[in-house]
Amino acid sequence: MTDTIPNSHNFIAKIVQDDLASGKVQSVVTRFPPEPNGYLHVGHAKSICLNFGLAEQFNGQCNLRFDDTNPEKESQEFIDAIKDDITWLGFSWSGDVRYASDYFGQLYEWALHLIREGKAYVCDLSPEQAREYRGTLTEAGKNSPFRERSVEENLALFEQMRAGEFDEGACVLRAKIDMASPNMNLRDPIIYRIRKVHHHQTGDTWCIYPTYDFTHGQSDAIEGITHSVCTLEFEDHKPLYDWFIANLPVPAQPRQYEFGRLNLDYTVTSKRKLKALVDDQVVAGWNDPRMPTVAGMRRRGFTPRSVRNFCDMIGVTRSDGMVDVAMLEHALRDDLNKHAPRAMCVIRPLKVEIENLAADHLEMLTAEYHHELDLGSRDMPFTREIYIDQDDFKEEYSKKFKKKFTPGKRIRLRHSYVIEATSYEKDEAGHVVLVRAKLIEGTLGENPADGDNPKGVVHWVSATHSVQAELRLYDRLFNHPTPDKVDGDFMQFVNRDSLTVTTGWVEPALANVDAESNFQFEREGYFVADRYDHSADKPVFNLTIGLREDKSLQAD
RNA sequence: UGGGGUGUCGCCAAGUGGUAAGGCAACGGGUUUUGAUCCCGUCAUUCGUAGGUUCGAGUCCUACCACCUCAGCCA
Repeated sequence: MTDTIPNSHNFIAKIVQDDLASGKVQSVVTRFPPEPNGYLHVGHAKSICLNFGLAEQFNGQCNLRFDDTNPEKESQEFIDAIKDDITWLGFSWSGDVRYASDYFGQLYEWALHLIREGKAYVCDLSPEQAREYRGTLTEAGKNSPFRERSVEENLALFEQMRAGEFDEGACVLRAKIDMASPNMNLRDPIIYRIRKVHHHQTGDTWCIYPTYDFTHGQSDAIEGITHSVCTLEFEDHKPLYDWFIANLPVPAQPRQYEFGRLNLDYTVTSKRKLKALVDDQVVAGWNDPRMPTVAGMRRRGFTPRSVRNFCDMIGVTRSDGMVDVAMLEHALRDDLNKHAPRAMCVIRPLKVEIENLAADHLEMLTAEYHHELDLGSRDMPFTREIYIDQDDFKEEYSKKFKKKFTPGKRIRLRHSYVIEATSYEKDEAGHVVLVRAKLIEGTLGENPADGDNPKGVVHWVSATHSVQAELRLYDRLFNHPTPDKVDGDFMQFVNRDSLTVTTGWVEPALANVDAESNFQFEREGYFVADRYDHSADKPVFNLTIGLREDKSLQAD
C-alpha cells in the first residue's frame, strides 16, 4: 500500500523492536481475537491495524482467532462479516482462521491438570451466593464451602459436569487462588461453566465451556503468540493470565500488553448502543453509512487506506483520550483528495440558457478525471441548456460573492467555456428559475480575448444530456460530542437530520461506474457509488464527506 | 473508602536530567479553470497541583488532586 503514514508513535512497536533486538523473541507473532457476537467498528479497526500492522512491520505473523467461548451469543454470520472487514482493510491473517474452540480439548485437559494439582475445584454456590462470597472492592471475599473438596471428588464432579449430568448453573469449576486478593480476578475465578447450547463450531460436543480468562492466554501459548495485545480494561486480568501460564504445562510464555482503546467524539461504539440504533431503526442496519462500523464506513465511502492512516495518526498509548472526529475526517479527505477521480454533479439545479448556441447544439468536451494523476478522462456533453447550482448565481454582485455568477458578469464553466449572464427570470415566489447567458467564443482552455477574465469557476452538467442520480446526503449521527457520557438516554442526542435523500444531475459517464467507486463531485464533496444499490439504471451515490469550506464565507 | 492505570496546547502525541517535535483544529497571507488541494506564517517561558533534590527537572523524590478501570457462570 502506498503513501501510508508510518507508525510514528506506538509504544508496543518499540517493545517488539527491543524484544527482537535483544533476542527475547525470534519473530513477532500477534493475533486479532474478536468474539463473533457483533460487527467490527472503528475501535476494532485500531486493534486490527495494531496487531496486523506489527506483523507487517516486523515481518512476523498475525493470526485471526475467534474467541468463541460463549456460543449463545455468537454466530457464523458475525464470523463471515468480521473476515470480510479485515480483508477489506487490506490485511491477511496467517494460515487458517483459528478458533478458541479448536482448543477446547486441550483446555479441558489443562482443567484436569489444575484439579489434580489441587488448584481448581468444583463449586456448587449459586450465582447469587457466589457474588456474596466474592466480597467487594474494599472487603475481602470468603472461601467457598466447596473449596476444600478432594481431588478425587473434584475429578468426579467435573466429569459429571462434562457428561451433562448437571443443570446449567448448578455448579462451576473455579481456580483456587486467593479470595482475599485486592484484585477481584484472583478471587477464585470461574474457569468452566455449564452451557447446554449448540456451538457454531463444535456443535454439541460440549456442554461445558471455558471462560475467557481460562481460554485466552492458553490459546496464545498454543499459537506461539509473542505479544498478546489487548485494551486497558484487561490489565487487571494480566495477573490471572500469568497465573495460568505459570501453573499449566503450556508450550510457550506469551506476554500481554495493553493499550488505550479508541474513543471518538460524536460517536458511540458500544455493542449495546450500536445494536439499539439498529433495533430502533434509527439507522437502516449495521452497515448503514452513518454507523461507525467497518461495514458502515465502507459503505459511506471510506477507503481502507484512510482508515489505516487514521490509526497511524492517532498512535498507540496507554492513555485513554477522546479523539476529535476531525482527525478521522482529515484522514478521509486527505486520501480521497489524493486518489479520487473528479467529476461533476449538480444538486440544486438552476437552468442556464446559452442564447448564442443553437437549440440542438451538442459538443463533446473532454476532461481529465484528476489534475495530477493519470486516471484517464471522460467526455462531457455541452449543450445550449445546462444546470448550475442555484447557490452559484446571485442577483446582486457583492465582494463576498465575487466568484459567483451575477448579471453582467462572467463565470468559467469548469472544463468548458466562459459565459456571461445577460438576464434572468423569477417565479411568483421570487426564486430565480432561469438565467440567460452568452458564451464567450474562444474561451475553451483560454481566457477571453478582451481580457475580461472571470473571477470564479462553477460546476455544471448538461440539462438535456445529464443523468439523474439518487443522492444520499449524510451528516453526523449525533449532535453531542459525548452522547454516551452524559446523563440520560444517549438516543436523545441522535441527529434526526443525519440523512437527506435527494436527486442530483450527474455527468452521463457516472451512471456506468462500478459500485464502491469514490469520486469527488467538484465543489460539492466526496461521493461513493453505493455498494448495494447503485446501478447504471438507477445510479445511487452516498455523500462520504463534504469538501472543507472557507469559514469566512459561511456567515450570512 | 481496596487494587490497577492515566495526567505535556482545544484534540491526538513526541520527549527517558540539559533548557517543550509533529499531526488535527484554529487564525493570518499567497497560488489556483474546484472559495478544494497546494504553499508560507502564527499558535505551550510551560508540562495536573504543591513542595523537595540538582548548576540544571516535563523527565528524579514526596505529598496531594483529577479522571479512567475492576465486584458477569460476558469478552
